[in-house]
Amino acid sequence: MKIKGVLTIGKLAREVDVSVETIRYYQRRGLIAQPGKPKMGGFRAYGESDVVRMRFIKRAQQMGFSLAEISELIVHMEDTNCHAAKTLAEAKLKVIETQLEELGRIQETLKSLVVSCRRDCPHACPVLRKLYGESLSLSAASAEKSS
Amino acid sequence: MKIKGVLTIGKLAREVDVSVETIRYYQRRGLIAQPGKPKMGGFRAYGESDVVRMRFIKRAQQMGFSLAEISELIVHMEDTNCHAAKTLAEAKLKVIETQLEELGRIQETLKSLVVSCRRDCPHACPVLRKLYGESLSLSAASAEKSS
DNA sequence: CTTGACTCTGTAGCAGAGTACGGAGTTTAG
DNA sequence: CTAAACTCCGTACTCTGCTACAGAGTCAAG
Repeated sequence: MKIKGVLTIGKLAREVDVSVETIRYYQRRGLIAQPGKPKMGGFRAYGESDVVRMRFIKRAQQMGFSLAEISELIVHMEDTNCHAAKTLAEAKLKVIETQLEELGRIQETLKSLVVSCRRDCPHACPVLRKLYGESLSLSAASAEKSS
Repeated sequence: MKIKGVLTIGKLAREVDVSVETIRYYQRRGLIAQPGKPKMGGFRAYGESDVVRMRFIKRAQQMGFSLAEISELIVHMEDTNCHAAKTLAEAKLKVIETQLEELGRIQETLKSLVVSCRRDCPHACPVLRKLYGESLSLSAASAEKSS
């Protein structure tokens, strides 16, 4: 049990593998609470719940949620009904799926670019030529614009 | 025959579907040249090559290249050997492939989150619970950190 | 010839997610 | 006890890719 119930901000940072500045930044954004300053000197004390909250934020970020969206999630954390959270997750899933499709197309195009340059191309690299000229799966229809 | 050999910046912008400001921004970044100001009054004149260059930039952006990388590509455009361009394209392809993998994993996780919330969940939404707690495909092994 | 649309130029701002820094005060290891 | 390491706090800066604006000049239609 590494976490002894009381952490300084630096230890919390190390525990969850972010910088101290990032934690303060999240505090400024209201994503995590700033512990009260102990009346009798010393540093602000963080605990288990802060670790959990930070991990929640990191996990949600990995899922593609922005900090603004994570705020939303946090707001709805106490809801007796989880409609809001589900809606957010569904929306995010759709975004991710769209991105997957786009990236897949880009991947195909890039692959074709790279293989078109198998050997040393003495002049005018096909990679650049293909990015430069028309065609290339993307815009196969904008070729002839003669003046 | 839209392109008549001479365009103003506004017409170029419309032709390639970006804003005038974007073109100027690219000029500032050195991605496209700024035509000389005609000695005898008038506006700077753009031509076919600017249209081509702008389309190149847009296409490269769609492929996931940043403006900095596109500068690189442009620098190597005159190379007699296209090693540099190919290397850039390969690197980008790798990045895209990594992103595809990551997004795929995220998609799976999000899907499982969403379906876990099929019905109205009276208290404590499973979506949030799962983002909150450990496990969940991502970090199934970070639970027990005994000191 | 006037009016409205456009261009030119420089500078400033936005969004998102931090990062950096300066000058305190505090804590802790040696 | 002292020096290093850390915290606190506010403000300012970074990066990327634009976008906005002000105050000129210029051009084209009616």
